[in-house]
Parts: sequence; C-alpha cells; structure tokens
Amino acid sequence: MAWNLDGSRPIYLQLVEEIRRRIVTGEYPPGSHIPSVRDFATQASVNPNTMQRALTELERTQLIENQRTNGRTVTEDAAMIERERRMIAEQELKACLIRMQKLGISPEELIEMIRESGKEKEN
Amino acid sequence: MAWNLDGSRPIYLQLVEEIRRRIVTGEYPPGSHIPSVRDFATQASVNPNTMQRALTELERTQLIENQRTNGRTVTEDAAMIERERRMIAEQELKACLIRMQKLGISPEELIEMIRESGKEKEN
DNA sequence: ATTATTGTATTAAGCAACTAATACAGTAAT
DNA sequence: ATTACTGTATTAGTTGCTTAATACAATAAT
Repeated sequence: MAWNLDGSRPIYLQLVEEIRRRIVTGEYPPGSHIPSVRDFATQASVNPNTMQRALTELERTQLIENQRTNGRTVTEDAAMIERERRMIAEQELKACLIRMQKLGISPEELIEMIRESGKEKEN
Repeated sequence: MAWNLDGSRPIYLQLVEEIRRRIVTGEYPPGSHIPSVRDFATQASVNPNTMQRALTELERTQLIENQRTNGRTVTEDAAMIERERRMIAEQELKACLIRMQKLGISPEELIEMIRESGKEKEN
C-alpha cells in the first residue's frame, strides 16, 4: 500500500520499480487487472501523466499487457514473472557486491556482516 | 581515476560519494591536500560550480577540512575515517537487505546467492 | 610588491522531470 | 443510444540540476 517515493530519482522510475515489485511478489497475480492510470495516480499521489509514463515503460518488459480500452493486465506467464524476480534479485546483489568491493569489503566479509546484522535483532 | 558519473542521479551527489570513497579507502590519505575545486572539476569533466557544491556538501561530514585560501585537506583523524567507512558499508548492506526482503529473499538466501555468485568466476 | 592560486558568490541560460488542465477516441455496461 | 470507463495526446508552467562566464577577497610563492 505504501509507495515510498522520494525525490532522489525520477518518480516515474520509482513507480516502475514499485509496480514491478508488486507483480513479481504476487501482490498483483498473473492475469489480473491492475488499477487504471487514474486510480493508480490517485493512490500514489502523482500526476496521471507521470503514472502513464511509468506504465508505458513497464509494458516494454512484457510483465503487463495493454488491453486497449479495457485496462492493463499482468501477464499469464508465471514462469516469466519468476524469472524476472530472480533477475532483479541478482542485479541487486551484483550492484551491492560492487559497491562493497569499492569499499574494500570482500564477499566473504559481506557474508560475515550479514550474519552480524542478524544477531542484532536479539536486543 | 575513473569518476563513472551517470545521469541517473544528481551529479554533485555522485561526486560526494566518489570523493568520500577515495578518502575512506586511503586513496587520499589523512592530512593530505585534495585537488582544488578547479582541478577536481577538470578531472571529473564537470562545471566548477557543481564540484564546489559537492565539496561544500562533503565538508559537513568533517571528512575534509577547509583551509581557506590554502585548499582543503583530508582530516587527520584516521579513526574517524575508518568509522565512516564501516558506516557506509553498513548502510549499503542494510539497504540491500531491505530490497531483498521486498523481493521475498531472506538474509540466509542472500548468503547462498553470494556463494553461488562466487562460484561463477570459475568459468 | 607582484603574481598565481585558493575558495566563494552572482547572474543567466538550458534542460529534464513533474505537475496541471484538458481533450479525444474506443469500448463495456446500461 | 447514452453513460462511464479505458488509454492516449497536447500544451503550458514550475522546479531542481547543470553549465557558463565572471568577479572578488585572501593567501602562498616569487
């Protein structure tokens, strides 16, 4: 329900990522209708034009299909959705590893840091 | 030597991060002079105003000190620099964990992914 | 003293993202 | 047929980032 938009990057890109996230996590199931441009814009408190741009952009990934005057639906291809989810995760990981390497932190050290951060929950 | 600036975010922020990275990795040692605004701007192929903004911004972190008309120097406080390095790393990790969690990936799974990505080097 | 270099400030211009307010065409529902 | 909803397009105005071209004061070097 939360869009969590910030001014650090173009809003339409953040919209793309948030909607994509909802799709790959099953929040918007395969084949289901997603809200209309106007509804989406209202929900996210952005201009309809900006949401339109985000949805058009998202269409290029084939995750959503344009039903002309009947709105847009999530693709039926569940395997493709799962593939997308893994791809996003691997891109995130790769970016994280690079940023860490630039700070002089190896993958092994990163694993150790993750373990450490897990322990802190017990406070 | 590479600045690797892209248009995805404000350039002055990318400059702040790159210079900060060079400091915490020892590329610019404690107490040393960093290049002048104009030199830095030339190196990074940006406008002096943009570099000025980045350096002013970076000053707030205390990592660099303003010597008035004698340029800027990296702080002598090596412990503080190391502290900064760890803080950046932990922020990166935290952000990564959150993004992964949003994709339905647990810290344990993330560790597994890191191990997997390490194996792929042997191709 | 003069010169060069430092940081800093100012003004103007351009650009991309975003908002705003409409308008239009197609289709589903009634 | 009419109504209400879809996506789409257009035009205009605002804002923040960036570049550009200077200018100024303070200091280091000579």
